[in-house]
Amino acid sequence: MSDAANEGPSSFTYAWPRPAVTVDCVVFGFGEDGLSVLLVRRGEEPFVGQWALPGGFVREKEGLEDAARRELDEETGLTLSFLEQLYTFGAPARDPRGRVITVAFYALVKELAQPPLRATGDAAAAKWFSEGELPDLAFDHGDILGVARERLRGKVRWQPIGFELLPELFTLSALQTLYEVVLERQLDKRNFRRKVLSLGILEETQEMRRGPGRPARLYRFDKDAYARAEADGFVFEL
Amino acid sequence: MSDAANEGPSSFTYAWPRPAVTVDCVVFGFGEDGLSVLLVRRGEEPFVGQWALPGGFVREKEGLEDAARRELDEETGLTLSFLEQLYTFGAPARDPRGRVITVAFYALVKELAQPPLRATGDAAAAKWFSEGELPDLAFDHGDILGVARERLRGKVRWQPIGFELLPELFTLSALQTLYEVVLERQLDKRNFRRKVLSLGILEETQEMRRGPGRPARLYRFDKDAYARAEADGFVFEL
DNA sequence: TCAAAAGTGTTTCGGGTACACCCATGT
DNA sequence: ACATGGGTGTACCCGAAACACTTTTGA
Repeated sequence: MSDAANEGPSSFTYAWPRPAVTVDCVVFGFGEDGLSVLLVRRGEEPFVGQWALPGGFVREKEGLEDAARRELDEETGLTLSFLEQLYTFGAPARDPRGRVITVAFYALVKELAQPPLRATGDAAAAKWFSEGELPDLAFDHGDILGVARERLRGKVRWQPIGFELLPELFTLSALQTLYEVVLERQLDKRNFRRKVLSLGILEETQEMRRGPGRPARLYRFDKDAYARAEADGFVFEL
Repeated sequence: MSDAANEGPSSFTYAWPRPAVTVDCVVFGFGEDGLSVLLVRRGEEPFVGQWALPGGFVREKEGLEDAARRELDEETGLTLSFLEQLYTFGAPARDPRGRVITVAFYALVKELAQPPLRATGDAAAAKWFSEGELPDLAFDHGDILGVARERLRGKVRWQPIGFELLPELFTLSALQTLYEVVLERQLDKRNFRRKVLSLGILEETQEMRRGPGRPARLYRFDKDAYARAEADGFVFEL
C-alpha cells in the first residue's frame, strides 16, 4: 500500500496510503439470562466460522453512524433504541489482511429477538450470547466488547439509557435487576425505588404485570419529563 | 461484510472506496489567561491561512495515537503530559476535497510555550488562543473543539487529569483556579482545600512560592499514592 | 394454605455546603 | 501601614445506607 495514491471512487488524491474503514457494533440486550450481546458467525476469511461483532465497510457517502445502522439492519434486522459511537480501533496489525481501522459503536435493544433474528448480508448466523458464555471473538473484537461493557457500566448511572434495554412498560423490579446486572452489585430494594421515583421521570401506568406472586405495577419512562428536567440543570444520577 | 476479500495483486484489496484517515488534536494548556488551545495556521488549500487543529494523515504502519503524537511533534514540538482519543468525525462532506475521516484526540500540556513554539511540518504558524478569543476554525474543527471542551469538563472531576495542566509543583490556589476555569463555576476555598487534601494524593513539599502577598506552599501530585488508592477501589471525584 | 414476588418507613451517618476572620509577606 | 493573597474551623442539612415485615396474587 505504499504506492502513494490509492484511487478510490472519490475524485481526489492524497499522497498517502489509505486504510480501509469499517464500523463494528456491540449490541446489548437484556433478558432472563441478564445482559446479552449479539454476535454473528463469519462466513468468510479470515476467521471463517468464528463469532464476531456485526459490522462492515463504510460506504463512500455515508456517515459513520449511518453505516453502523445499515450494517446492523442488513445483518440482523434489529430495531435499535440507542446507538452511540464508542471508540476507534486502529492498531496496524489488527486485521491480518492489511490496514483496517474500525469505528466501534455500541447499541441497546429493547427486547431480545424481536423479529426471529435473521442473519443476512455477510453473516452466516446471528445469535445472542449472555455474558459468561461468550465465545472467543475474531480480530480484536474481544477488546472492543470489553470497552463497550465498561462504557455501559459507566454511563448507565449518569444517563437514563437503562430504559432503552427494557420494554416500554416495565416493573420497578425489572429496572432494579437491570441495574444490578449492569453495575454488578446488589442494590437495596427500598432505597432503589425511592431514588428512582424521586427523579420524577417515571410515569405510573394503570397496567399490572401478572405472574407468580403479587402483581406488579408497570411504569413507563417519561422522555418529556426527563428532557424538561434536564433543561433545568437536573442531573440524572442513579 | 459482503464480498470481503477480493484478492488484489498487491497485498489485498477490498471492493470499497477508501476514505482518507487523519488525526487531529485539541491541545489544552492553562496559564494566566485561563484555558488555552493550540492552533496552527494552515499553509495549504483548502482553508489556506485559516486556523485549524494540528493534525495530519495516518501512516501505513502507525497506530492512531502514535500518529497523533508524531503530528503534534512535527508541527509544534510540544511535550504532552496527557493524550487520549476523543471521537471520530466522519460526515461525508466535512472535507471539501473528498471523504476524509478524522480521529480526534485531546491532549494536555503542563506549561504554555515550553519550547518557543516552533511551527514546522505543514503548519505555517502555531499559537495559543485563550478561550474567548478563539478564531473561526477550518473544516469542522470548531465542533471538534467543542466536544473536547465538554470532555475535559466532564472528565476533570472523575480523574486526576487536572494536574497534567499544572507544573510539577503548584499551589492549592492554582489548582482551585484551574478547576474553576474548567468547570466554569466558583468554588469555596475552604471546602476545596479540605476535599483535595482529604484525597491523600497530594504530597506537601517544603517549597514555597513567593510573590505578592503571603508565600504559598507548593504541592506535588503523588502518582503512586493515587495508583495505590485507585487499586483499592478509591474513586477520585472532586 | 403456601409459595412467590411486590410493596412500604424510619433511623443513622457522613459528606456537602455555607460562611468570616487572621496570617505572612512585599512595597 | 497597607495591600495582596494564603490559610484555617464550625454548624447545618440533605441524601445515602442499613434494615424486616405485610400484602396480594396464583397454584
